[in-house]
Amino acid sequence: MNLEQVARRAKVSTATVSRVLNNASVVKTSTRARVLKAIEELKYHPNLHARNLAGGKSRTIGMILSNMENPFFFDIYQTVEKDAHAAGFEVVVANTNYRSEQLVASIRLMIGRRVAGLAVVVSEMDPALMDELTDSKIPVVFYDVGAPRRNITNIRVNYRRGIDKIIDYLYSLGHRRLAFIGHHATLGPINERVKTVLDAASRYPDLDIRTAADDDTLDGGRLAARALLSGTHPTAILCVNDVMAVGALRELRERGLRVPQDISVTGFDNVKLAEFCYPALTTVHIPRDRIGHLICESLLAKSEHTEVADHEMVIDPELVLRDSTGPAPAR
Amino acid sequence: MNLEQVARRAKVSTATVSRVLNNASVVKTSTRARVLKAIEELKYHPNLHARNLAGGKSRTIGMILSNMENPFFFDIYQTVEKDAHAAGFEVVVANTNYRSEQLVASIRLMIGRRVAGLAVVVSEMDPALMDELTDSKIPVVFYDVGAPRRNITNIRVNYRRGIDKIIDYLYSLGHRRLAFIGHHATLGPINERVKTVLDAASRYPDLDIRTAADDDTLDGGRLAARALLSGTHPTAILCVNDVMAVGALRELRERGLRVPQDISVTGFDNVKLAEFCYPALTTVHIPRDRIGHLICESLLAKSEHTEVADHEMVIDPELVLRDSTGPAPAR
DNA sequence: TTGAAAGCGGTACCAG
DNA sequence: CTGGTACCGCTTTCAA
Repeated sequence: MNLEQVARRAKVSTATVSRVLNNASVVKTSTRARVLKAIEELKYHPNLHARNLAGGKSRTIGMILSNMENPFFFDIYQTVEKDAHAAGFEVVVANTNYRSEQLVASIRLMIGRRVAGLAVVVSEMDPALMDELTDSKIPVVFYDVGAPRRNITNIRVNYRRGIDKIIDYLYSLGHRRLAFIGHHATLGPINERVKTVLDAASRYPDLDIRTAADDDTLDGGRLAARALLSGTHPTAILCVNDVMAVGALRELRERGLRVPQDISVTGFDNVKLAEFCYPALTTVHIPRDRIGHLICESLLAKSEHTEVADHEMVIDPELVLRDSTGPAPAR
Repeated sequence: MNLEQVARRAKVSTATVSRVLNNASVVKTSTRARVLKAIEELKYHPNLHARNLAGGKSRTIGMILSNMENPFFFDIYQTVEKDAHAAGFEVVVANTNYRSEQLVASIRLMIGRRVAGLAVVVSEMDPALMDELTDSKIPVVFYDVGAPRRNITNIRVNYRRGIDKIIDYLYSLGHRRLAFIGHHATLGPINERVKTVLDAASRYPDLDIRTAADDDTLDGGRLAARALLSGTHPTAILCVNDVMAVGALRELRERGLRVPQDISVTGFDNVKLAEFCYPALTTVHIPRDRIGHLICESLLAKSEHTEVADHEMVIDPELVLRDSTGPAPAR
């Protein structure tokens, strides 16, 4: 089923059919009606590949995420998609699961699709890939990773500030033995995240801090907590995100450790689940909707050739106090 | 950057470049090397649209879901994608958020993309759309909705059995005043789901049951529970899925109602979160991985023209007992 | 307002 | 083993 068949049935040329499909206003009303009727009768659906090929431009923006299962990433995706739809764009996503080979494959795929713009929201990033992307001429926005370059906008959160706030707060509650739960990610900002935490903690000479890492999942959080609990346990556990914190919560519960009486726990991101788990998590709010808006705005502007400074935007996160933290237990 | 430029640089024809791209074994090693080098140097990425157009076949399968945010849908997506990748296919997803206009748009989009197969895992379904799909000649698999047709496989779960198990169990614990929390979805199996529940409950003449509905989210579950709690409250709340159950749990907690001492709660699906929330949910296990495998298997088989009976597969779910249910409180 | 025809970037068949 | 070339389905001048 193609343009030509529709054209034949409506007794017009393919050019005219194409015009009504793209509602060029030049078509005479009666002609348009005939074409529409033919399309309807033939149940014709234009081939988007052909359309893209001929048109040169793509109307779809790509998005690559480290872990869509984690609401942090998913929320960003949701708002990007909503904004994109509002602007008449489609969104196609790819999940890397923190695997850099998957990142490579996804980026190649997106370039192959000639997307109108690409949002890269991942923790793993290879400089060589950056080049590949830059050379592709595709408008790109990074979240969290990489440095600003030509044609690339960078949005990031000031993690250090967030971590500082958590640690200050915990310290003020009397906690001196801390632990940090991260997730596996050999490259990029996660290790950097660990470093950030260690660094932030080192501001207090009498603060002790250990770390553990596992998958970025509920189970991963649980396992990491388990690893941390052998021997004398910390009085507070900082988690790299809310999902892992909920996982940790379960391990503590099953060991009979009360939160926050026996041990405090903090999350990061402030996803919806942080309010619904028990106890509700003290966490740091990362405005995912704002990040999503920024991403979309930047991408759409670029794809329309509207000039936009390729600046780096940095977001300052806020502490959210709930029920998973309390005074350090007396020893 | 296109085939021709690569061909020119490698001093071969576009046909040859195409051959090495698709590793046709006929190319002489030295020639292949030259081409590969040119590709590398030019950072050439084949245009997938052109490839699809020329090749006619698509190597990507489409997937339409009602609510990717709900792990039930997401888990199915994950396993489909894994299987698809293993078979060399890409997956492109679309989220309808239970909006049937969005379903229409998504289906059109998938047809336009000429996907090699389409998995439709939604609660809302319009018969007219089914025709549109059927006419498109695209291999389709439905989960849960619609009836078997030519070219369409149907996978479904025997909800009635699952509900029966829950109600029997609750009844045996002495519960007589029940409530059911569903989610908004005017069309299709959700209302059908409500009917199923009412029907199952009617087997016990002394069983009283009320219903409430809201969005399929944590907040929705909470709101629905709130609506149910005015006046004399039920002794047990059945939820249409685990996510809404976790939402309900929160409302109960904030009202000072203990689960399961004061009130029992059940979920459905048995997503990971059901184990990690507090208290852990009694629920019904729906094997999402199996569903995902079936979907992919069926789609790939069809797209390879391997003959596969378009049968309807039905899955029998099992009850999973955890901590959110207990004996009905004495009055 | 409409039609003819030249691409868009590949694939695949036919010769050589 | 390699090159020439006719499409794939649609958009977009250019003329009429």
